[in-house]
Amino acid sequence: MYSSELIKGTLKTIILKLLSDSDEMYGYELTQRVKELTGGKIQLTEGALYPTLHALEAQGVLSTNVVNVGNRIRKYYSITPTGKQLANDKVNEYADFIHTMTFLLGLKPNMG
Amino acid sequence: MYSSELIKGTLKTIILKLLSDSDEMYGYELTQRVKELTGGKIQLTEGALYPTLHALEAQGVLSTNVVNVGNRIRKYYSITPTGKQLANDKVNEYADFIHTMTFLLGLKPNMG
DNA sequence: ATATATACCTAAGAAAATTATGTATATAAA
DNA sequence: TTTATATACATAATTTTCTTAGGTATATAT
Repeated sequence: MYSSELIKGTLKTIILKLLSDSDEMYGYELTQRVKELTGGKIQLTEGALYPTLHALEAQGVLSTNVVNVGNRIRKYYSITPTGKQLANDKVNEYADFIHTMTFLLGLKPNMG
Repeated sequence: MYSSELIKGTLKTIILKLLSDSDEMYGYELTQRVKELTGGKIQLTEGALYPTLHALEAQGVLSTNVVNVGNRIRKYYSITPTGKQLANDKVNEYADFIHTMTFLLGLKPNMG
């Protein structure tokens, strides 16, 4: 796990990117997918995730589809056309930012 | 300029890295150096910078040296041995984080 | 029975930033 | 000469974003 301050500001970008590459995903699924893809290094907390999903929906970049699975509720989120554009912009901006930080911190362009 | 949320959580790392590579720097100098190195893409705001410098000093990772330049005050910061270690840790953690985010967002390992 | 996993949610508080404001000197431009 | 910009420090109110903690409920494994 990274120190919490590092992850700040990346939540929306992560959500939008994953939903951009998938037909639809529900909240809990997003937490599991991120955990899996990052080997547990990034773990989305529910207290941050759900309010952000609600905000993105209110903003019109996500739409929802509530489904009953057995007796449990599951709320699927899918990205809207506006959202897809925003996802692209955010990912591109982040790529640029990474490039800038890599230079500023004197890191090798492709270490890892 | 990047959207403000992106830069969040990187301030301490940037300060520690620059002071790690320099004998001493003062606050205003840090803002100018970062602006210069990033082509204006990252601009440290004084409201964020000064409180953070004070906190890092209180934490023992920075030490200060106040100098009179003409009739103006200038407060030089230099990094302590503890600070040098912290700078290293933070930069390494950020390098790892960049690697993880690059994969998560599906970016090329070295685009730019 | 109990713990863990799934699955949603909100609210109080903390952390970290922005924005605004204040003080003061030096210098360049109008 | 007065006005704007640059230098140089600082704090305070507010906003944003996240953590921590709590709540509800079902399913499954121990």
